[in-house]
Amino acid sequence: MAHEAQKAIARQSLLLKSLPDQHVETLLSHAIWRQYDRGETIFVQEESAQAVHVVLAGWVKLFRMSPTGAEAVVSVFTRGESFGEAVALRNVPYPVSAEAVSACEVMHIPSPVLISLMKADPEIGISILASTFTHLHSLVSQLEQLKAQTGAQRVAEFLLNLCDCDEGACEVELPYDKMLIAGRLGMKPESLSRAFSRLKAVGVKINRNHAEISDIPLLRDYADSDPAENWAR
Amino acid sequence: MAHEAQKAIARQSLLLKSLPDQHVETLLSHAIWRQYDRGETIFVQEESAQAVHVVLAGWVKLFRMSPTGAEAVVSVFTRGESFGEAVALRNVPYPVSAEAVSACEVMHIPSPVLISLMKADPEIGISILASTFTHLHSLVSQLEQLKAQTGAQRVAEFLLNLCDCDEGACEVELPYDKMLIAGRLGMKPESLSRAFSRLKAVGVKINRNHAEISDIPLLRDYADSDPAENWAR
DNA sequence: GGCATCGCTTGACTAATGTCATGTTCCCGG
DNA sequence: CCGGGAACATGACATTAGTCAAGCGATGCC
Repeated sequence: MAHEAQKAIARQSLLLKSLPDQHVETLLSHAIWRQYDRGETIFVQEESAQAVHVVLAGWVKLFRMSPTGAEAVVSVFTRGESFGEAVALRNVPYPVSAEAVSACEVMHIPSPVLISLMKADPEIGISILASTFTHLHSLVSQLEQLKAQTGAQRVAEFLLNLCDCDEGACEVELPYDKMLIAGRLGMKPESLSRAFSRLKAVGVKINRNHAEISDIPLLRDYADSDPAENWAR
Repeated sequence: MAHEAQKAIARQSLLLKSLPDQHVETLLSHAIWRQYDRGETIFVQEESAQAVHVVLAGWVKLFRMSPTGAEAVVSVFTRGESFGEAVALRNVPYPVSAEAVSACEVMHIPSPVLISLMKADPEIGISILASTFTHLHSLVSQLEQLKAQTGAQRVAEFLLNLCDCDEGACEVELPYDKMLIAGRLGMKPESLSRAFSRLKAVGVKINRNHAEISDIPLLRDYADSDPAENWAR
């Protein structure tokens, strides 16, 4: 069953952290705890939703397959993030598939448990809306970026999101492999490679899965600039 | 105040249609009814949300301005559709701006009304999640299309969504002007024009805001085909 | 009626991205 | 330590979309 360490992570998740302890304990005690290997499927598109999922460790991607077999990555989640809220509560089919992209641990809260608790306390509904809103917001941002930025600019944003600080220099680790980063940013691995090359001009060095940013404000400017402007190479 | 005809439309909206009559009446009686001219702003990004909005007539667009001034259209709503649910219930800033793209009528349900009703009946929460899920789903589809289809294919999908039937031929009216369609599909008006030209090869004729589709399954095939495949021009 | 405006189309050109092919590096297992 | 496969990088080329500029046509205003 669940270790205390896992429960601690679950308690800090956006979904649960603002709920009263009592409800949290109820949910934790009814949850299903599972491990997945890299590449393992968590659920597939069109399958009917029966639980809300909370990632405790590792990385999970949500994606959609187009009729031609092209894969579009919708989001990537890690420790403390949850997904499937809006779907699980309505017993409708998942609009996406979910797959473990690294070995990972996921907690599943069966929908009936959540629904009965929600009927008892409407505050739960607000909490679920909070998570759902976060997802909406993230999708809107992605949409904006895809429509208004070049590939290299999206990569720049991605790197900036990995930084803690907002000035000076910074070193970060790429959280998952470049193929997935490319998918997440809506481009091919080749294009990602080239985008990284371009970013050299604005002080970004990539080595393996390690990135050095020499000037964060400069990179910010680049990411938010008009694509037409010229940035010395 | 509100005419009966407007109330009837509101009652059929996704947000309200599955609620008990009693609740619907409460919400309708507390709602604010407003008219907007073409181009008028309904709310702006970062403004704090105080109501859920239901479109009764006309068209409303939600969009985001990037720092450089580029506009990304996130969605376009019309009669019977609602927006702002997840935001209004949490008192957070809107992630997007809203503007009337034609003369239109919008009903605003103040968040406190909705919240107090939600506390009284958790079923309201489920109904709100239903609307929110619809938006999530639509954003996911848009993302998939942007990532996996060419401009012309997205236009094809757009036309197919306007058709009622799924076989034979069909004639439809373009619901709003081409500049907005282009924005909604993530392209420039010039590109939309050219996309329409290409679609001639798969039996689409555009005249003003009137579109003729001679072979719906053919257009479907085109929309879902691999961009690399060749379609005689 | 005439003129200005705006939405839309078209052409020529450029920038960005995908595709295909090739080569390198790294990691893992024998 | 070696070999094979996967991830990644790079070059050459095709396709797609954005940019800039010109022109058409309907609408509306004076």
